[in-house]
Amino acid sequence: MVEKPGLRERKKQRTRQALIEAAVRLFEHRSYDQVTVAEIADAAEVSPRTFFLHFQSKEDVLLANTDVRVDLALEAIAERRAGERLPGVLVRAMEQMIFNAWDRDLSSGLAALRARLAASEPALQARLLQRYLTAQAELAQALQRAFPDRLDTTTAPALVGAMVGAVSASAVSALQRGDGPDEVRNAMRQAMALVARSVT
Amino acid sequence: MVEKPGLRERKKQRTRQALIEAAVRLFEHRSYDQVTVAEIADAAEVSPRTFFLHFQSKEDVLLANTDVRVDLALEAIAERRAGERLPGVLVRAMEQMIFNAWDRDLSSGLAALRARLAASEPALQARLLQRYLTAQAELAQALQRAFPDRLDTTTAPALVGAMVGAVSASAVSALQRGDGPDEVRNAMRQAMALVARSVT
DNA sequence: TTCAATGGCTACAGTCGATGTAGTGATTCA
DNA sequence: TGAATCACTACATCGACTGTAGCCATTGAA
Repeated sequence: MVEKPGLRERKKQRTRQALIEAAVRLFEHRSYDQVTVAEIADAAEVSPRTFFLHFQSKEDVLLANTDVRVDLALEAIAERRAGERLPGVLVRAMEQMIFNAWDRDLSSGLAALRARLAASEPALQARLLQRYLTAQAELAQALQRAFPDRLDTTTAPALVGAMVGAVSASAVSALQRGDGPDEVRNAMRQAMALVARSVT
Repeated sequence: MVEKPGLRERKKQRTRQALIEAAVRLFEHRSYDQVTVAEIADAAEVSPRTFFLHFQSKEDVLLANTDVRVDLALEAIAERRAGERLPGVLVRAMEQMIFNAWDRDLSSGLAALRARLAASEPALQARLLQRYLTAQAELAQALQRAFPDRLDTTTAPALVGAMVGAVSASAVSALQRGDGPDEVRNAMRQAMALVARSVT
C-alpha cells in the first residue's frame, strides 16, 4: 500500500522538515519579522535559496501541513445518505474539514505558536484567510452540485462563507478570551449550529 | 462648518491624489506586480520615498478611501427603534458599513479597477479581507451590548462572523463570475438575508 | 557495472518593497 | 521677522524573493 519513496525523495523531505523545525524553534524566541529566512536556512544547514525551493514564502513555512482538507469535506458531502438534509451534511462536512486539521495540530506544539503568530502578524493572518477563501469556493461548488434544488450560485458561496466566517470568528474570540481547547471547540460547534439554522 | 485646510495640507492632499491617479493609470495597462512603486512615484513626479509617506504599502494605494466604516454600523445599532428586532438591526448595520464605502467608489472609476485587481491579485484580496476581519470584533461587542438578552459572548462573534463571511464570499464569487456592480450588490444583500434568517 | 538523465542543492547576481536618517526648503505661527 | 514645523528629497540599507548556471548524489536503463 504505502510505497516507500526513494532515497532522493526522503532526503528532500528531511530538509523540508529541518526547515520547519528550525523555523519553529526560531519563532518561539523572537517575533516574526525579527527572524530572517537566511537565519532559518542557516539553522537548518541549507542555503537560503533552498528555503524557497520548499516554501513559496516565509509565511508558508508556518502554514506547512495545515492545508485545509477540503477533500475530507467533499467526501462527507459525497457520502451523504439518501434523504439527509442540507444542514446535517453541511455541518458534517465542516466538522470533517476543520477538526481534522485542528486535532493534528494540537498534538504537535505547532498549533499554539501558529495561533499566537497569526494573531500578531498581519501577513500571516492574510495568508491564512486566503487559504480558507480558496477552500470555500471549492466547497461551495461541491455543495451546490449535491443540492442543486436548494442552492444556486449565489446562496452556495454565501452559506459556506457564513459557516467559515462564523466558525473562525468564534474560535478567534474564544482564543482571545484565553479559553482552553475544549471550550474553543464548543464555541465552534455552536457557531456551526447557528448558521445551520438559516437553511433549515 | 468646513474648515478650509492650509496651503501645506492642500499640497499634501494633491500629491496623495496624484499618486493614486498615477497608480490607477498604470495598473490599467499592466498587471499588479509589473508596476513598481518607483514607477508610480515617477509618474506622480515625486520621489519613491514619498510614496511611503502617504501609503503604508503598495496595496494600500488601491485601497485608499475604502476604510470600513465601523462607526456607521455602530450608529445604526445605537439608533435602533424600540422593539426593532435583532435581524433588522444587524442587516441595517451591515448595509451602512459596507455600501457606504462601496457607493463612494462607484462614482469614481476606481471601483471597477479595484474589483478586477482584487479578484486576480491574492495579496490585494487578503488585505481587503483583513480590514473586514478587524472590524468584526468591534461590531460583535456593540451588538451584544445592544441585545444582551439575545446574544452572549459566543454567539455575537459567530453571528457577525457569519455575516461578514457570507457577504465577502458572495461578493468574491460574483466578482469572479464577472458580474457587474448591481449584481454584486444583489448577491451581497441576498447573503445578508440568508444569515439574518438564522436569528429570526 | 556503467553511463546518461534527473533533480535537489548551491553560489552569485539582481529586482523590488519597505525603512532609517539627515538635510532642504516652503509654510505656519508667534 | 524669526523660529518651529513638516512635506519632501537623496542616500543607504535591509530582507524577501527570483533567475541562472553549475555541481553532485541518486536513479534507471543498457
